[in-house]
Amino acid sequence: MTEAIAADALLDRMRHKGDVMQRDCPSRAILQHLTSRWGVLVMLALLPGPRRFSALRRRIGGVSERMLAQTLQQLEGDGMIWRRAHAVVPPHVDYGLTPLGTEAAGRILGLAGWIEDNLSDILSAAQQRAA
Amino acid sequence: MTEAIAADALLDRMRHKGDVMQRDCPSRAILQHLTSRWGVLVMLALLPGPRRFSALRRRIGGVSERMLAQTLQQLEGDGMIWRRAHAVVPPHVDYGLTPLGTEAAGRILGLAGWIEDNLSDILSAAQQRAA
DNA sequence: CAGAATCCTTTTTGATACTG
DNA sequence: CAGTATCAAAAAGGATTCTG
Repeated sequence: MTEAIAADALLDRMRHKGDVMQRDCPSRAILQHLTSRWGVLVMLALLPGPRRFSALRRRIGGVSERMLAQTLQQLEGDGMIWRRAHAVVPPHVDYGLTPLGTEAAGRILGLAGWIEDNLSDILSAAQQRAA
Repeated sequence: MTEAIAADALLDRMRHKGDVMQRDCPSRAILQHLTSRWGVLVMLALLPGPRRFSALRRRIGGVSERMLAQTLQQLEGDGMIWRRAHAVVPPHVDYGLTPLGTEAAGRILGLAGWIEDNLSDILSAAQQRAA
């Protein structure tokens, strides 16, 4: 485990502060938005670069227009993504990660990527248990 | 950004596979459990070491018994945590991270820790936008 | 095209009470 | 203590329609 040192440091800090564990800590709300069902996928989808609304919708399997719009607004409100609307007809709007959002997306990718990399291990561990 | 290289590698792989983006990919389900409202907090709460049910309940502000039990079962089903029940009265049950769960929790801590570390930046960015 | 608005269905969640 | 059962409330999600 290469990130053991970093984890320990963070862990130590959390042991003393433990903000997220408090029900009304603002960090929990941010975490919540970022880890929401579609929030995670939106962040990942934007990592390669800015995308248009419809491109995001195609890329993220299963999102409805409603949920995508809602999620984008929420993340924009948190300062994780920006939105740029071109005043043309038909409308053209694209979204991208802010510097802050890029950092967050990196961490999300850290988790999502790990899952994908270890999917077979995870699934077999889960299956063993089911037996 | 120190993890730029790792992120690029993962990103590249995702660009070609992009499993999570597919609505029926099993990795999305795992991700979903891990990033669920209480799942994240349970994983973080177990990172320092095994804990009893009631200890977890106290530590995680706002969970109901029901949600905690449900979340624990789900994560246990995914092979992320183990459960050990001592046959005594009154009952004594504790939970801990499996090796797999420990790795996952590390990634989650990566995100949660980043949020806590940058909370003031995040909140001010969000506020600016609201103005 | 990018959404806002509306309506309706499905999940999730929280209290509360009950049990081994 | 560590849950399960039940019920009611709330939130999330989906489908459809409409507009600049």
